[in-house]
Formats: sequence, structure tokens, C-alpha cells
Amino acid sequence: MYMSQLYSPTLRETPADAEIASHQLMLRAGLMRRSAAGMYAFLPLGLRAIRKVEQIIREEMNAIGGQEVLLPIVQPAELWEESGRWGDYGDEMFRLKDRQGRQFCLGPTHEEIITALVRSEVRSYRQMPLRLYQIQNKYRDEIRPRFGLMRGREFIMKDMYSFDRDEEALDASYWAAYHAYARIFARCGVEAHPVEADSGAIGGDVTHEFMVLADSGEDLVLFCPKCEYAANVERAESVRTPVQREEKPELGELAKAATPGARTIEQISEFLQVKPEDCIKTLLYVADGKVIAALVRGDHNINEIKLRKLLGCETLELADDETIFKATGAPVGFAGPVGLKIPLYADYAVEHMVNAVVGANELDHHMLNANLERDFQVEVFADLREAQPGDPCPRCEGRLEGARGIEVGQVFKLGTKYSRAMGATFLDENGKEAPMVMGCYGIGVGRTVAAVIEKNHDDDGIIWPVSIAPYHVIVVPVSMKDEAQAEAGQKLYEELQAAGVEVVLDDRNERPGVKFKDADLIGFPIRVTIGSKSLEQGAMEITIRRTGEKMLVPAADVVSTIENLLKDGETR
RNA sequence: CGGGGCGUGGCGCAGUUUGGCUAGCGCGCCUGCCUUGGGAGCAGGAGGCCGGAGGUUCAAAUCCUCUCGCCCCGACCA
Repeated sequence: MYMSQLYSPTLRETPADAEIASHQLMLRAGLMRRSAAGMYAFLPLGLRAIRKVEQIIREEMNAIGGQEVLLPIVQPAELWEESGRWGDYGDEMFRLKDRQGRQFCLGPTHEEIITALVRSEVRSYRQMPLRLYQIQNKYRDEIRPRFGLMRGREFIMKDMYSFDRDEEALDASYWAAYHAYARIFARCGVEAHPVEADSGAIGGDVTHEFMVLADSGEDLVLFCPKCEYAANVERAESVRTPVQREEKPELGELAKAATPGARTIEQISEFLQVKPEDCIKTLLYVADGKVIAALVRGDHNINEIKLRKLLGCETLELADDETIFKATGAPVGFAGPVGLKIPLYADYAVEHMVNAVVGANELDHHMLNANLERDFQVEVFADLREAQPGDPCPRCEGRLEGARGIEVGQVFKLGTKYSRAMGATFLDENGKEAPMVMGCYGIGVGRTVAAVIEKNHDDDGIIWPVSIAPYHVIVVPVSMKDEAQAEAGQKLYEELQAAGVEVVLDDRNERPGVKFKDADLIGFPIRVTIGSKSLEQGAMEITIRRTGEKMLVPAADVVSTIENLLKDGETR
């Protein structure tokens, strides 16, 4: 490709609305352009990187017996009604009607449509395991699209679905995908750490997310430096420590204190001069229409996912002001467990608390010296809090550390949730009908590219790993007006092409500074500079983008040197 | 959805508080000259119904109303 013809409009200045490095660089380097909030057009260079990631994914999916299909983006509502998700998915689903008034959606994911496809064709255990995947656009009307490709409303995703005869076979599919993922991300040039995760709306119980650690990540990951434990904060367990006391604690007298205007733990602890960890946070929820209270220590955050699991409820939301007033007799900010006539669920940490500060269920008042058993009873103690860095590891003696992560992939064991709901069954060797046991496995393709850039850039621009670089090499004649240079550039360009190297010739009549800046910004792993001085000596200069290392190479050896550099991965 | 901010040429911004006559600046773009190892220089030039609609006024980028779009923070932690 000639640089003069390449449609890659680079930007000298950083677009104002791009916040993180990958977003800024993808715009500046001319990889993509925004078309609407959370929607992007890919330009030639961006598309080439995307395609390379897709190709790596294909190879690894095929290697574990995956077969590629392409499913519709526009999906009929009926299928989603069968699985029950037409209602569940809510505002995040793009919905549309055809001219007959039939309802459709733009697929946010494809469990329904693939299950429908497979149920009508697969009848026998002999036809499984079946592993089908696609690389397709997905649509989610995100509440808040941001950070370019990190959280878009339209995004490219590889999704594989596995269909197996039983749990054991699913396990094999699951771990095959898990290990394929590790290979995929490694080949793309990023480290992606598998962490235990929550399965969210998709369902299922066993699931891992693959996280690229980066400060710009939207997820918080907790991991143990001493063992293998790593989990998304949504999932991370907090351990119950036994209550051990040398002697009976001295219980203070329950007393009411005026706390005008103090509604938050911060305000209360400030006002009463107590530590947040000596306060109990009383949160009122409506679970399937029933009002309950959840208690956590003042300095802890509740984990609603854990609460939801404990209660086993369909819907769970924080109570509104009116409900709170009805249940407690006080406005928001003054709820407490003492005298509260609704079921109380408390985090394990609350077991340890003595002489706690709690809301008094009365405007502008709190209670001091509230104590378990004596002053209030708790229905159930459970792990309800959000784990945080510094917490003990649930698996060993270590302490958890925290890091931010970009979720580039997730693998799920779905079980029979969809196959049961949608009647995807088969006959086993005894002629007995059973639901297929499913798994699903996603990779955000664009997000992976963005994550790679987050981890591979410097002040000058992108530093592509060779494996997904849009092009491997850029040949830069310093001056196109110099015939010897122009000719040598053209010749090298042709030789590299003949050798199968993906190469761009910067044939623009620009000053060298401009060409170098663009080359660095776009991030070609290797640059060959052809200048008059070196050329007179019959040499060219090879620069490695990642290290900045320069080497003067005899013109005759340039192609073989580059081939070796690309092969041994020194430029990665 | 709540809070904050922003919409002025392809990009980055000034001008808006205190309405005023040809709407500016830098980058980019076009032409010519010149220059060629890290975003050169000189000269000339193109390009903007100031997001949109309505209103106030002799006069609106500027004031008022409505609307659309975008960005950031938060989204129930009492």
C-alpha cells in the first residue's frame, strides 16, 4: 500500500471527547471515526487490526472443534419471549418493528437464536458435542457508552455456543474454550487473566472473565498474591471469621442521639466523632415486593448480587423514599435495625460489632451502643458485602490486592436454562429425552484491540504487536525528490511484498518529520528509513518501534533482516 | 435517569458575562516558491446559515423559551 493512497486521516491534535489512550490513539491514528454515541466506523487500518484479531480467534476456535456460522442480527421477539428475556432485557435492547408491526430486536447476544437453530436439527447424543461460533455485530443500548471501543452500543463479538449431552461433556467444552482463550489473548500480545465472575443476566453458575489489567479498566479485580485466587469484585467472596472474644465486651447503654441532617455514614461518623466501622448501614430493599433490610458495616459496601442470591428473589431494588418512610417511620438516612419490623439480613462483619451506631428510625436521630441479641435480632448472617483490597483471601492466608481490569472475554456454563425454556432436547443412548447442556463463550473483538493499545503505546502513538499490526513495515524514503531514494524505496517495497511482508511505502512528498510522526503514531512495528547518507554507503536504517533500536543494514540484507525480526518476535 | 459541562470551518479553541457593523486564532486543506533525518519557511487562497426551531430587539454566536446531539461524574451504599 502506498501511503499517498491509504485512507488513514491522522490527527495532529487529540480529539476533545476522547478520554483514554486507546480511544484517543484510534482516532488520531486514523483507525476509526465516531458515527454516533457508542458507534464507530472502522477505517482501513483499524479494520485490518480487527480482522487480524478475528483470524487468530478463528484459528483457535477451529482448533477446538468450533464451526463458524453467521446468525442474524435482527431477531424475532417470539424467541426472546420463549426464553423469558424479552421482558427481562429492558431498555438495553434495541427494539424495532417491521411494516407488519411484528416486533424484533437487534441481537444483544445470540443464545436464543442459536438454541432455536440447534433444537430443530439436533436429535441425538451422537450429534454432540457441537460447538458453533460466529463473529458478529452485537447491539446493546448501553446506559452510558464510553471510552471508544471499550463500551459501545454496537460492537463486534465472537460468541461460541456449546451443546453437550451432560455436565461432564459441558465441562470439557468449557475448559477447551478457557484454554483457547488464553492462547488467543497471548497471540494478540496481551496478558489476560482469568478471574472468577458473576454470570449476570445470561445465567449459569460457573464463569470466568478474562481481564487485561489496566487503570482505564471498568472492572475491579481482586486477586491473591499468594495463591491462584482472582475474582471480579462482583463475585469475590468475603470470609466469615469466628467471633472470638477474650472476655465479655462491656455493652454500653442504648441511647438516642440527635444527629440533625446527618444521613450518610460519613456525616454521622463526623458528627458523632465515631469511626465508620463502628456504624451499621441499614439498607432497605424491596425483594419480589417484600420489604427487607440488609445490614453492613459502615465502611463496607453491600454487594447486591450476593443479597439477591441469598434471597433467591426475581427482583431486588432499593426501596424508594415512600417505602422507607412506611417501614421505618423516618425519611431516608435514619433507618436502623432496632425495633424494625421487617426481616433483617446482615453481613458476617456485623457479627463482630459491639456498641454500634445505628439509625433510630426517627428523623434526625441515631442510636448509640446498639448491640446484637440485646437490641435487635438478625434473620440470617451471610456474605453480603463487597470484598475489598486488604481483605483476607478466601482460599489461603494471603490478603487480597485490587487492580482494575478490562474484560475482553468471558466463558459461561449455561447448563440447561435455555434448552429447557426453548425445548432443545435430544435422545440419549437409552432413548430418553433430555435437555442439551449448554455453554457460551464471548470475546469482545474491538475491545481486545482497544485493550492491546492501552497496554502497548507511548507518547508518540501505538506500538502494535506484530501479530495484529495492520501492517508490519513502513518504508520511508526521507525525500521523494531524491531519485535514488525514491527508487530504492520502491524496489524495497516490491521485494518485501514479494516476500509476503505487509508493507506500506511512504511515498508522500512530505518532510521527514511528518512521515516519522505518522509512522510512530500508527505504530508500524518496523520502519525502514532510506536517507541519502546511508544510501550512498549502500545501507538502510531499520528502526524497531517498540524499543527505538536502530540498525544500519546493507541494502541487500534488509529483506532477510526484516523477515527474521518478524519471525523471532523481537518487535513484539 | 440525576448532576455537571460542551455544541462556532476537517481538528483544537477564543468571542457569549456587558447584543453592534467584514466572526477570529492555531493546526489541517488548496496554489506557487522554497525546503527534505523528527509535525519547516514565505506568499496567495478556499472553507463557517455560530447544533436546530421559535421569540425579544433597530440589531442576536451573544438575551429568553423549546428542542436535538455529544462528553464527564453518578445511578440508588441511607
